Amino acid sequence: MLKKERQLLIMKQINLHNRALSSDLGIMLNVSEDTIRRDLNELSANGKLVKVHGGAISKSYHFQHTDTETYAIQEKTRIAQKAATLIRNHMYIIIGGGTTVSALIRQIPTDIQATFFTVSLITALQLCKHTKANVIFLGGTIAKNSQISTGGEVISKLSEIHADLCILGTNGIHPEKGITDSDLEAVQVKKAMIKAARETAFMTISEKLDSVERLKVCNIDETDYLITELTPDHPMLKAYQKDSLKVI
Amino acid sequence: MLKKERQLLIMKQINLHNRALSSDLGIMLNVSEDTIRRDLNELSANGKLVKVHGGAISKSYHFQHTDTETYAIQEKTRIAQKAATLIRNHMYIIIGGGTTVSALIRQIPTDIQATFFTVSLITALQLCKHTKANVIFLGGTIAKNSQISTGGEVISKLSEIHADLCILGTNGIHPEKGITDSDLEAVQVKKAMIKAARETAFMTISEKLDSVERLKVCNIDETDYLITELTPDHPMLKAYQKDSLKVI
DNA sequence: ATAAAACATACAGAAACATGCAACAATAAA
DNA sequence: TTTATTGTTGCATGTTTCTGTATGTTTTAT
Repeated sequence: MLKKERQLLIMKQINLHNRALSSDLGIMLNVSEDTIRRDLNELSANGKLVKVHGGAISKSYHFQHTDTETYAIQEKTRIAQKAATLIRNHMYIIIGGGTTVSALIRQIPTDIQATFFTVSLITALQLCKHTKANVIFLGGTIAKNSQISTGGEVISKLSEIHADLCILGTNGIHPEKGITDSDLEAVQVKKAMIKAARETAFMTISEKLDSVERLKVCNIDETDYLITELTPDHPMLKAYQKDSLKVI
Repeated sequence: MLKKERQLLIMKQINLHNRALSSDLGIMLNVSEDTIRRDLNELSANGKLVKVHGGAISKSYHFQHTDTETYAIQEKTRIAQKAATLIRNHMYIIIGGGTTVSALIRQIPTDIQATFFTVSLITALQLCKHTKANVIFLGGTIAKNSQISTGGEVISKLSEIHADLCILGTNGIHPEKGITDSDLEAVQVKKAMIKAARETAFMTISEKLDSVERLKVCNIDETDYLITELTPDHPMLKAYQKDSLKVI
């Protein structure tokens, strides 16, 4: 049996069943498991499959999120770096959706041992890379535009959760008008998310500061952290500097 | 024996069997392995075959399985076209995940007015394109590899649903051993999905017919439709032709 | 917390490899 | 015909690749 031939058979197995165990492949191809492991490493290095503990899975099963076209990606990455410091092992975290949250997840170490609750399909998919994390999706009716789950089901499930931290992106934020949004369903879910966590962190690019949308999510004094790409002492953030709010 | 003649015989072997060992060729053509090696290098340089350690393989064989993204895409599209005819407006449909289901969703008209229940993040995302559809995601703990939600929560939610149709892809299917899979959590969810629907349709590429995985999902007679890329009267499908099962 | 499985690494023998060289044959030029 | 040239082949050589095993570590599951 040629090595290449063996690797083609492994690929066929992966493509057919989406997954394969090293032990099974070893028996099937009549070689040692170490040889299979070497093959899998090689195929993985060539991007033909994704290696996992015990075997390999199909690459098409793996979702990769491209960040190239994200608006203000540099600012959002800066925000994400700061926000990531709030997340520590063994925490229970409620996390939202959107491009800023997406940037945040990329900054979270992939070996984090935390429990994440989310209603965002994209967020959940991204968190699949974090092998040691516990990812819980709160089901419900999927809102097509925002790709998040909504409805009474979600709200009631959230009411049963007592998380350490809730991290959300924002659409509008204003010193007096508070956090605002334009999507009714999203607002209802966000309210429930905030209520379900001990502390809440909002991330926003400075461009959104002092802007107001139609629907209110919560007041500024109901939030605990505000994270922007600016340094905390920046003049634009002065109006948000209150005792109850930590500007990062 | 002329060199040219020998190389033609080598090519014949490669085209016939997709592979050949240097040692075999040496014995067969009664020349030293070094000569064979020189021939293979020459043929490889001319792009007639792909030289590998120990021999050579056919060029077509070489590229056939490297394209992981689109494995058997034609077959799967054909299956999807047939499966899509089962889906009609106002139906309640439980739908799984995987590449075949993904192909199916692409064949479903985007203005379908049906209600879809799913546990697959990718499936839910894809269904967001169907503006008039009602997409319900059944939440739970997300299994990292398969990117579906699992756990008691999902099972219990499914038990409350009475859908018209359940559509799933398969990993293993066998006339006696039934539908089988390799992932325990996925199996539990699939069982519940089948139970929650009046009828069940399984999609599979013919390559998977008669294959068996470790864990059983259900018997063949518990399913209502079997959809492959073959015509229903194909010999490979004979063993699956039972009164209770419509082969499409 | 513990045991089992999977893992990475290093090593060794075997097989396959490239290279240079000599022998030989076929061909071309003298 | 003889000689020179070229091409092919087998063999000796040292090198590389492949694979199984042994070792200790990491990861997973219980």
